[in-house]
This record gives sequence, structure tokens and C-alpha cells, in this order.
Amino acid sequence: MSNEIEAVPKESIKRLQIIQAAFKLFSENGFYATGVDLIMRQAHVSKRTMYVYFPAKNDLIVAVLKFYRANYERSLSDLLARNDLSSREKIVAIFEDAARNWFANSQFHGCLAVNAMGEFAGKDPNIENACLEFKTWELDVFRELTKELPVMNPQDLAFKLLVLLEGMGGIAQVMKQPCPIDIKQMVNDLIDCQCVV
Amino acid sequence: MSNEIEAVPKESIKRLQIIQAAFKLFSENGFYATGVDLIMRQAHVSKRTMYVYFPAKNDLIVAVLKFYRANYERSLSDLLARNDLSSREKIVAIFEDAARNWFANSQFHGCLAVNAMGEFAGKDPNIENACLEFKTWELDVFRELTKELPVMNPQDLAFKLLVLLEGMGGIAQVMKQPCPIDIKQMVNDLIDCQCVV
DNA sequence: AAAAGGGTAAACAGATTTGTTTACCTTACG
DNA sequence: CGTAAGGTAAACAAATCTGTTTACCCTTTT
Repeated sequence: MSNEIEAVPKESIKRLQIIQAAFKLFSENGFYATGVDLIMRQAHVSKRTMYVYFPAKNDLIVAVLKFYRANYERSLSDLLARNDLSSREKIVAIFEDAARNWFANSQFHGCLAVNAMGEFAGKDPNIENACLEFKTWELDVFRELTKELPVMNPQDLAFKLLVLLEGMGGIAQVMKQPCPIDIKQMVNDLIDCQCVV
Repeated sequence: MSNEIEAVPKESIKRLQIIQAAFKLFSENGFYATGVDLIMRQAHVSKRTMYVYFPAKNDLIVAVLKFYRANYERSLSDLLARNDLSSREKIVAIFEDAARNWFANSQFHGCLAVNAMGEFAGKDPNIENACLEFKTWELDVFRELTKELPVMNPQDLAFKLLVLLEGMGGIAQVMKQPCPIDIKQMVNDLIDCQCVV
């Protein structure tokens, strides 16, 4: 017999089903408001199985936040990999995608990491950490892009872009309407203001 | 003497105690996670009294959101009333206050209206409405200020400022660190980019 | 002094939550 | 074929939540 410590498969189908169902429900209805029973029913999984993969609800929340980030990362990878676009064009594209997908979309529920902080700040360090890691990763994406630009301080510009993206998310979440401003122009202006050329 | 209008439930001391206690608890711990029993204990009020003023928890949440807005409005009124400051200086001051109070303050829990949307979007129209009204009011404040500026499109600029302020709140909520960028410069750049002069 | 508000304390109902366990089933595989 | 892993269904414990009611107490006013 293998005397390994019983390793829960990290890539089990069931585990993924649970995370996907939980992601949808947490996004639409919030974390506290979503009961474990509902998740388990939507995932077509028994409670016993859920208990094996996620001993506590908060463990599942952390996993969902990581899944959320991995999803975002994957959806960006194609864009970032393209070599027919300049870094500036990639940045603009990120914002235009966001504007198109978030504003005037009643199915948009804001950044999951921010929502999670609203419910768990000061209560669960693991969840706080997952949220921080998500935003840190977003910042890193911008940092990779801005360091290719002829600007005075790429780090500062990356943070400014992060703030801008965050603001779009928050506003779109509350005010559901077509995005009334020219995001492309705003981003380009922001970059131009720091250009050394 | 004081024969002012008297003891209207809207202005009751007890009512205010409840709202203030609830505001603190909702901000720190979230809405669902905060039980009515705890609110009532912190407000030094019996459950029967709470039930008189707020037949349901969601009624209290709406009242708290209105209180949150009224508070913000009052804290801005001094600044907005000053006539030794230009509109541009007032706008910059709003952002510098926000940067100082939000970043690197572990007691900052983000915009209550955004947090509320995260928990109640699609569930309670009254709460959704209160959140929307809060952001609309914030936008109006900026609109009043930008229409004094020599810019092409004051309405657009106001919305951009709103997005920027929102972004600062969201980022500060998750990444608790000293604000690493020069907010004053960023706001001025944003305004300058739309100046006609 | 008596009546009437306004408030308190506490018990209670009914539903729902997370977390735990037991007993059974299905299916892949040596 | 037969075993063992992995999953299901369902009952259950214990706590908690909102919402409701009853009985009482204090203070003000008349």
C-alpha cells in the first residue's frame, strides 16, 4: 500500500464543478448569502464530497478567488501574447474590453476580490490574502506593460492604470448604463502625461 | 421656547443610535454577517424598539446608506462652501483628503454603497436604489465643480473624476499601503487634458 | 394621583446555516 | 469475480438568524 498522506486531487472533476458553481453563485448573490447547500445542488455533488475537498466554506471561497484570477489570466493571455500590438495598444485593449463587458451589463457584479474584502476584511486572513494577491497580480500585468513605454516612472503609471480599471469596475457595478466616456482617449491621455518624448 | 416639530420618528434619538451602531457594524463586518441582535446591543436599544423603527433589516440598511451619504455630504459642505478656493482646487482637495484617509488606513473598509451592491445586487431594489443614488450624488458634486472649469465637456470630466475616486477607494480597500502615486498631479493632469485654454 | 407613551427584557417560533456522520451505491480495475 | 475507491443520499447536531409577542417599568403630562 502507498503510505502517502492522502492527497486530495487538486484537479478532480468534482472539485472543479464545485468551484465553478460556487463562483457563479458567489458572484451573483454574494458570499454570506450563498448557502453551501445551494452550491452543492448546483454542482450536482453531495455534501460529503464537498466536505472532502473543502473542509470549510472559507476554504472554498479562497479556491474560488484563485479560480477567478486564473480565469482572468487566461482570458488576457491571448492579448498579451500578440506581437502585432504595442504595449500601449495592449493597455488600451484591456480597458476597452473592460468597458464593453462591464458597463451596461446587468450581469456584471463587480470585482469578486473587492466584494470579498467587503464581506471578510478583518475576519479571514486567507481570504484577505487571496484578494490582495489578485490585485497584486493585476498590478504586475500593468507593470510588465508600462515598463516597455517611454515614460518617466513606469511603476507609477501602472498603479494609476490599476486605479482607473478598479474605478470602472466599481462604477459599472452600481451605475448600470452605457459607459458615457471615451475610455481609449482617457487611457492614452494618462499615458501621454507621463511620456518623456 | 422650543416648540419645534417634535419626536417625528425620522429624528428620534433612538433611531439615530440604531443607525449609527448599524453603520459602524455594517462597515466593519459587512451586512449579512452583522446580526440584528448585535446591532441592538451596541445601540443600547431593545429589539422591540428596533422593530418599530425598522420593520425589516433591509429597511435599516437603506437608512444606513442614506445616513452614509448625508455624512459624506456634511463633511464636504465646508470645503465646497469656501470661496477662497477655485473649483479646481476644491476637486484636488477632495482627492487629497480621500488619499490621506483611505490609503494606509486599516480601518477603511471601502465605499459602503459598493459593498452593499456586492451583497444585494439583484435582490433588493430599495438597496440597489440607495446605492445608485449615492453614486449619482457623488457625480453631481463633481458636475457642479467641473462646469466652472474651462474644459470641453464638463460632464465627461465629472464622470472621469468619479471613476478615479472610485478606483482609489477600491484599491485602498484591498491593498492597504501608503498611496504610492501623486494624486494631486494625476487629477490636475486629468483636468488639463480636457482644457480648452 | 392616574393615565398614557415610550422603552426594556426576555422568551419564542420558524427557518436556515455550517459542519458531521452513517449507510448505501456505483464503477473501475487487478 | 471481487474488492476498494469514490461518490451519493439523507439524517442530524448545534448554532444562529430574523421576526413576533408578552409582560413590565419608568417618566411625563394632565
